[in-house]
Amino acid sequence: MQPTIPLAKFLPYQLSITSNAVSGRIAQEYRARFGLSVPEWRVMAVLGDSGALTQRELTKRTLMDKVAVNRACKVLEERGLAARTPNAQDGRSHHLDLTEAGQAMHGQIMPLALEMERRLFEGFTPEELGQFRALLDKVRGQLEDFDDDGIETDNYGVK
Amino acid sequence: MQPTIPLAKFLPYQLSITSNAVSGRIAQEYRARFGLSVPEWRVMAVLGDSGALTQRELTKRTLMDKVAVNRACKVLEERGLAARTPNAQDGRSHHLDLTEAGQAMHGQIMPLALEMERRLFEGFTPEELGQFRALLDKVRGQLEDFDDDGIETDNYGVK
DNA sequence: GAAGTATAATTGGAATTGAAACCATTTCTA
DNA sequence: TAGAAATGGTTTCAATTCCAATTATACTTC
Repeated sequence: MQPTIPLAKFLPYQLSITSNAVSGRIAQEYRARFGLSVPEWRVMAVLGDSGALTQRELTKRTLMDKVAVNRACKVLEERGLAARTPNAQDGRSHHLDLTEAGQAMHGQIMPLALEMERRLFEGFTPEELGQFRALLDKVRGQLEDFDDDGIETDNYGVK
Repeated sequence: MQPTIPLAKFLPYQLSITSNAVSGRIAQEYRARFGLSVPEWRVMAVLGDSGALTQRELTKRTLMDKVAVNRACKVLEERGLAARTPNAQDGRSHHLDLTEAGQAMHGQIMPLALEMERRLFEGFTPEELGQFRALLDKVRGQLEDFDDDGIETDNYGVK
């Protein structure tokens, strides 16, 4: 019988529940205050930061699914927070940018984001913060070269 | 105009994309090898670790929704990996436990889990690992007393 | 011990998500 | 430069997830 590790000690599990708890808490805040979903919020954050972008660029920068980006953009446009203008270089896409109202909301949103980040990590020393960032980066780095030189096991007849 | 932080620097965002990447990779592995979803895997891990439990106890230990637990249990039972026996103390619930087959699979699954954990963190020193655990715990700790003594902002007419 | 309240499990339906198909335009290549 | 392949965006459909209502049993209290 192998050493059977309790779920609570399994690091990917801890990572998952922590992330879910944080995301949930933040999502709740954005929804309550601005009626924005997380994808919508992310798009606004990026647009406010970089100016007009195509959806393609938005998917790249937010690491979200292109469908999610598309839907978020549609909602933002309907709410008058973002607007599309034709892309002269490529007729398939548009440039998306925040409207006046969108910029105004962005001006409210970012301080809230920073404030939440601050409160979330207020017990942390600057060193710990740096470590945390670095460790997250490192995990993502490991994932790159994680691929299927894998462990072979009986697959229990699953196709 | 406030200092508008790029999304990529926002720590909750980094946490989220890292966790999603890790979870996705692991989920893929369990599905491919055992045909198990993450909830199903978690239930098996806990049952294999602690022996028979009610769904109530499972929800507590996995931090999952009770519906998710219920459905995971149903699937495991249908596949003959877990079985329910009546709970003498409480007629509303059952005790769930792994069957022989379930234990056999558990014996395959846990080494895979540990191997993935190992590979995911193989670049890490023991100190870094300890830090990472501690930091995740600390974040969850902060979340407890995060509540609504909050920042007041215009809510843009959202109810 | 009957009535009301609480709790474990389950079910049904609504919202969210993601994969694949699809359309329009652009880029490549012969 | 015509035809083929690729790409940005959108839509559709199926799976998953999440919430609210339901059922059955247990607990409380009068």
